[in-house]
Amino acid sequence: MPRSLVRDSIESDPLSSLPGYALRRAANAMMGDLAARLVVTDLRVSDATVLLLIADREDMTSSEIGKVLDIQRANMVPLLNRLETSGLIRRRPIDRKSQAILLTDTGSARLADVRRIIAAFENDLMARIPAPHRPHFVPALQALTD
Amino acid sequence: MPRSLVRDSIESDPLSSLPGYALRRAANAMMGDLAARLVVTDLRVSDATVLLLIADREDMTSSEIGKVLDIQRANMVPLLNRLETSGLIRRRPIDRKSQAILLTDTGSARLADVRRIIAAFENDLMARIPAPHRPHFVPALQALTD
DNA sequence: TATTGTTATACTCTATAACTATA
DNA sequence: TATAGTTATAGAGTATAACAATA
Repeated sequence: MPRSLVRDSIESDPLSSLPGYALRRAANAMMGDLAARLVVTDLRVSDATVLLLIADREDMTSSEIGKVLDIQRANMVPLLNRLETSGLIRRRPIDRKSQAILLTDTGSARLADVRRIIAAFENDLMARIPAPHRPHFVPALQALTD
Repeated sequence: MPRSLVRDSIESDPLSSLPGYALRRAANAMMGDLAARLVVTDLRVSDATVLLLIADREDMTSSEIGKVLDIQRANMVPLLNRLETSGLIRRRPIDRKSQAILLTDTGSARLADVRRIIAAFENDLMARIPAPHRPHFVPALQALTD
């Protein structure tokens, strides 16, 4: 790499070599991309994530979904209400306190679209990473999340 | 890796092997960590980033800072007002339209604290990544940001 | 004409505290 | 006592449109 290119990249963004900063920038860029791709499904990234999580399950409560996805109980309420209003999920009582969150048929159909979009997104994402770095990417990220 | 561990990790978070999801989770966790470390400086992550960027420069305008950091012009206004009110930056007219954003002495002193905290943060972050993955981390992220 | 700085506004995401009802 | 679901609310971050003044 020519010295001038190093200088240019340093001058255009002197923080880009900081791991935390690079991580934030990459995540923002990729989530912006994903959100744009999901517009056609009328779903937000968190919505799509919930649908993916409850697929093929009939036993997850709102609290459990929140624990897995790092979304607080209180913030699950508007999210699930939105999905229920859209007819994508329904609630089935487990006891008089808890409810299972289930996909409706409409939800399953929408999930099929989501799966296609996510697959293309994940594929494009990995394709942007130079091959030698690729196998290290997800393991490194997982190590940061615990 | 024993099959039971694979099953456990899949059951506890079946999405963790998706690169985009892993990226989002890692970035959220790390930025939460950094924000907590910066509490003692009374700065937000974006505030600290701006201070780092304008250090040793006397020529950056609000618009230019925003372009580098991916913060829109309109959103720079409250950010810089906050830093100015705290006495960390000041504005020097370049012409009758543009102003350079400069660190004050107070800002330089605060930046020294920020640098120490960021250095420890970046160090701890990289330390959490297993050594074989470590050199691939920042290059992979940079490839995603363009 | 394009750009700088700004105002106003709205939406999303996230965080906390508190309440009710039930396990 | 602890947990599930909820309400209300506030703080951040982000996005758009529009405006005046100046390059």
